[in-house]
Amino acid sequence: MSASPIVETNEIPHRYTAAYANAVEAKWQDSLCWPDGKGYGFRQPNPGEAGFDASKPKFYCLDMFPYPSGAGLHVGHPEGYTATDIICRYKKLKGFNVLHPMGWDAFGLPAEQYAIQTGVHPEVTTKKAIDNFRRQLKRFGFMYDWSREFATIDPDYYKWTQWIWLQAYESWFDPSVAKARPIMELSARFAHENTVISIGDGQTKRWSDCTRREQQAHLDTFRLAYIGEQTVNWCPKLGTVLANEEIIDGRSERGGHPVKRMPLRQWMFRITAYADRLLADLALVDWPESTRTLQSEWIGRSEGAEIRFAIVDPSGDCSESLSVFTTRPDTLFGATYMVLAPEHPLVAHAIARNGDAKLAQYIAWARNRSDIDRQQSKEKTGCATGLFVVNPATGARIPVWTAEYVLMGYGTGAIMAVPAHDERDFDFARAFSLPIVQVVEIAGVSYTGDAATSGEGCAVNSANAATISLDGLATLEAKRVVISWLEQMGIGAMRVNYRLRDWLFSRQRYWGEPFPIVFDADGNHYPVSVSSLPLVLPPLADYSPIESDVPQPPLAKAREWTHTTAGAAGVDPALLAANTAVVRETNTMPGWAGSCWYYLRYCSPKDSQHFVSPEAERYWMLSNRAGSETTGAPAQYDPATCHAGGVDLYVGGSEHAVLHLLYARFWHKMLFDLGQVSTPEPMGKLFHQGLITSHAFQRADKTLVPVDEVEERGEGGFVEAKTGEKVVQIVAKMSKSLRNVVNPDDIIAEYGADTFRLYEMYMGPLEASKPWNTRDIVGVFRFLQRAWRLAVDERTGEPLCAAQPDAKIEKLLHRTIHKVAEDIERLSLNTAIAAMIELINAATRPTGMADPSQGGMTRDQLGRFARILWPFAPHFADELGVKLGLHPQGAGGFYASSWPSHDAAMLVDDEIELPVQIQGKVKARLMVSAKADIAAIEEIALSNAEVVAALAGRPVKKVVVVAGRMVNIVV
RNA sequence: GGGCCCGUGGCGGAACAGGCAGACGCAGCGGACUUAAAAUCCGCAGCCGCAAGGCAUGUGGGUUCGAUUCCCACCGGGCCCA
Repeated sequence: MSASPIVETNEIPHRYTAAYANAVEAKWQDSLCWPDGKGYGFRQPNPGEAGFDASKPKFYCLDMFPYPSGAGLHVGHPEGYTATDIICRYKKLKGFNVLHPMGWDAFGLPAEQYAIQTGVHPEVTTKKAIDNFRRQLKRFGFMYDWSREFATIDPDYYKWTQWIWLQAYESWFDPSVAKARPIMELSARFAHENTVISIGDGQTKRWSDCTRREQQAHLDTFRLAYIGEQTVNWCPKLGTVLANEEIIDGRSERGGHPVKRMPLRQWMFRITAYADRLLADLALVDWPESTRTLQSEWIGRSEGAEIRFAIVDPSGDCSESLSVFTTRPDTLFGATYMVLAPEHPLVAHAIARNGDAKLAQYIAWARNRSDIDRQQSKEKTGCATGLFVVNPATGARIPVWTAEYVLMGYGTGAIMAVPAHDERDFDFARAFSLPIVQVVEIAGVSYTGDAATSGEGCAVNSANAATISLDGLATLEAKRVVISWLEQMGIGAMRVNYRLRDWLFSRQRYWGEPFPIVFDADGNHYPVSVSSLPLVLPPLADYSPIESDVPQPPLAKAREWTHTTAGAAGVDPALLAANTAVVRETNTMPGWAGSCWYYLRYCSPKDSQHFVSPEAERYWMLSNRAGSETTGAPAQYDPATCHAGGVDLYVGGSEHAVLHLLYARFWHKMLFDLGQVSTPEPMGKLFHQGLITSHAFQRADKTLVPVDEVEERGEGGFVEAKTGEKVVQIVAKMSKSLRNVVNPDDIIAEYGADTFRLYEMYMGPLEASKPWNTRDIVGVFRFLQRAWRLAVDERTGEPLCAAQPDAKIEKLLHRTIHKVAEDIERLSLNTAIAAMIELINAATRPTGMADPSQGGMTRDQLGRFARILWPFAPHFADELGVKLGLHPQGAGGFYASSWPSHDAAMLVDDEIELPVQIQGKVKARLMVSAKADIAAIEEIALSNAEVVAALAGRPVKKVVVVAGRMVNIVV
């Protein structure tokens, strides 16, 4: 009889169709709702809680915090999430306690913009977006511990964001031990030693003689979170500061309104204090090399010298020397002029002194140009200041210029220009006819005077009669000599400079964490005490920015909130009397704040006493260096045995390679210094998933055509439907305008979540950027259908198991188990899936087979297959488990199961096929015993008839035998 | 301009430590089953060639018995810095 009589689809009720998959998935997902109906998913207990198994090793796996946009998930989100879900399920089967949480980075601009337009509180729109994201994520069947979910906008969470900020506010960086310490210790020391401190304008005072405000101002120069002045791009019309990228030609990108560059007092983080540690500790983490390089370039450590140039004829109140930082102090003899940033205070002095209208005009123009424009500008602009300094090496009187290409933010905001050996200085010198003197001879590069020569070489023209000669010295040695000479002369010293600037932490926005700080009438600031946290964001009637020349954040509108008393605000009465009138800080924290420490909160999200419970933090964050394979957390961090970083695997896009990851590392190091966390680094291992792109079409003139305006003609040719013009298929980012955005909900409806998961993982390597191709999905869907048909009778739903294991299938199963495990460990999920497809293809029963119980796999074999498939397609595997009678419906499926073992003996063959090459080209294949030694293989190969024929009597010069691999005969 | 990464069939990709290039999937072709189709199953399939054979991992060199893999130069694409 035939196994497949002709039947209508509805007569095959147990075929794995999209509808069947969706029904199965819904059933398993519903079964994971908690009895109280308030939650969903698997719970991973903490140490000390019921159900916690201390004998197991731990694995903390984290996805980057999503920002829940109103548009919902796109296909890029589940790529990383599916990968981590697979690893976590695998680790779970391997016997780990697995922490895999999810939550929401929910403060931010889009909700605020929407609120401005509609007046709807951002909390309302944000929560709606969160609900939608959560619904979509659940539909993928991700094994998150939803009991740990939180959002950055939850007052219970941002209470601790505010608390951490206060920790930084109350701390300083002690360079003698290179770590943060409480600022109380510093003020106690000043009081005890009655230190002489600078109170500005060159005046000094003893600590005890200082006013409270003077003392505080001095302490502020040490705080890790401090109030400082920084030039910002203020757009009065939009009522907000703008990032450099948001400004085009001095006007806002949005609306084209004028933008003023102005100094603004705002909260900063002294991240530069940690520059060295942030750089050095990159060596301790298992991160992509490219990301570590990016961070180290961002920090931008450079060694050089600070040199002070005496100002000729200094006028009254301006300082007597001009300091510069240079990485090439060896070229001092070639410094023929100086250049100041337009914002440099000396420039203002020069204007005040000389009343130079041209200079004033130049400054006014330059300071409104963005740093990016100023650097990119091809045409050199500048203006002489009328000041002169003395080059201490040559004794020459050299002019001081100002030019936009020098930035106030780098070094001292002033440079010594060495036009012979710096391209920009050279162009500038040419443009303004300034002298150019060669001082370095570079081997193999002749100096002609027509262009700058840069690089290391040998010093020339670098001697003065009296005190110093560098002539003939190699650059490195010349630097050393000149620095020691500078030190001797008291006009300079070796210095390390960083590109990294302090972190501007204030935003003139509404939808962010309020700063727990108030100001008295004199402008002194006072912290809100911890017991009064969280400082809750007040609702506003109108969220629009305040149009003003003086920056005023939207929170300034909440007058009854901002104007309060010290007591009502919760300021410690010991600091300020309770009835004192105070004004709250109206800036809010930037979007980065909440994502700087969320990985810590997941360890104990409900703790009301601590930002993270110490025991939970130690358990999940601290591990021995080999990984987390050892059970139980070490008692404390020991650099000799412990891993520097906490989270065992952190997966997210490389767009966060610098800022988010640098900021989080900085906060973590502060908390580590203050004894609040037990590891020096937050993320031990980092992985960036690639971008999922899409297709678009390109006309001959390189313009793009949306996907739905193109038709396929003939074999692989595409034409634009409207015009018939030939277009080519290219890879492009998904975008609304190209109409190539894929919505995961649609794909799931058509194939089910398990197929979606498999497809995204099967597309290619996780780290690669790869194009979505809906047409290819059917491949993995067919794989699941074939596996289902192999194990389940499609008409009856009964299991279809072979009575006896087939030896070849058993061997292949062992190999597949081994390969899938190995591939998951190295995040090669596409090849793991390919291996499972091969297994199922090998075991598939031809339709025509008379007895359906023949061939295929036994119940035991199918059970093992189901368990290795479970991480990838959990609903399918769990349902298969029910069919096979391995577990009842709804009891968590394979969650509490284990990874199947494999027999190492099954991985090797007795006899192997060996290719024989002659001159590197395969001419024959032999079957030889796997144990055959090299001499035996050589003999077999040379006596093989095919080989002899191919040699055609030519004498053999050499035979290369690689045991188990190949033979190469050289003639 | 500098730095880093990537170029493999019609397409996505595999080859993990220098050793059989193209696993697995899509698309394609042939066959079985079917009145027919779909579905399924069995095959074929880098290119040129009837074949023997030759050519093939962006291009050109180099190292090596042997190179997709290592080195150099160039071309093309991407990311970052300037």
